[in-house]
Amino acid sequence: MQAGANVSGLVLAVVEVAPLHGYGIAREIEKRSADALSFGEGTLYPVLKTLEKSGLIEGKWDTAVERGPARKVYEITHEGKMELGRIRDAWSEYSRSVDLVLGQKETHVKPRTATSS
Amino acid sequence: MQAGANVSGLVLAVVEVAPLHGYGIAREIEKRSADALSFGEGTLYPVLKTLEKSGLIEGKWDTAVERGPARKVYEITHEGKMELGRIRDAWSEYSRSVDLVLGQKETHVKPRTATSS
DNA sequence: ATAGATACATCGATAGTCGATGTATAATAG
DNA sequence: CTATTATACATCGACTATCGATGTATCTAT
Repeated sequence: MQAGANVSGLVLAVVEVAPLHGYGIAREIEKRSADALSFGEGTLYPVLKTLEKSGLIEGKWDTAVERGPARKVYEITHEGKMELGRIRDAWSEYSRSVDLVLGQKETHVKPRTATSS
Repeated sequence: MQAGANVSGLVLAVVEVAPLHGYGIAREIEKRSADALSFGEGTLYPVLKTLEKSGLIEGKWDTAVERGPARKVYEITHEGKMELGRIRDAWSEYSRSVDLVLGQKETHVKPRTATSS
């Protein structure tokens, strides 16, 4: 079956734009998805380790941080960009296929009643 | 995070159209998705059991079958239809959200020019 | 006979995610 | 001065979904 984008893809997509630290990556994903996508730190940090071990991102401790706890900033590698491309393609096909089977009729627009607002 | 459609949703969507037996459901999903979605029988049959135990589908042995091995035909229940609706909605939002995060190649917010419209 | 499609089912392994817990720093509230 | 909240890292056990292999059985075609 091999599902969709998973957390790895989302992380790669975020760090593709600019290097960022773990906590910030999680916040950015929530922000971009209007809080529809979020996950705990028990998911995030293991994923970051795996991605780094696979050579898709590179992390280094931010020495310039003055306020608050230390940050580890992750940068996407060339390999990571290639992989992100594959993930985007796979997601695209998967998403389209699920729509086909699920019969994703256009999400019926809720008729707006004249109440309130 | 709670991902997208999963096998349960696909199965429900197929039996929503017409009652069908397990093996046929698997073939139908492959057909509808042009072979992009498929899964082994080690996934299929446990899912059918779970769906039945949850009251979302109802299975009975096909007595009218004359050729080949016995078939167990599954029909969607009222509960199943309701659940399928929720699954479609959830998939719709999930899919849209992943697109937002993943497809973020250009993040540039368009500066609003004073001349628009 | 043998292979392949149909059709059911179970079992152990694995991978992805969740929830809880722990450490530490800094700012703000009481 | 203490408690709480936000930031920021990390690990651990548990659970669930899915995969791959295996098994039984029927029927058709070679």
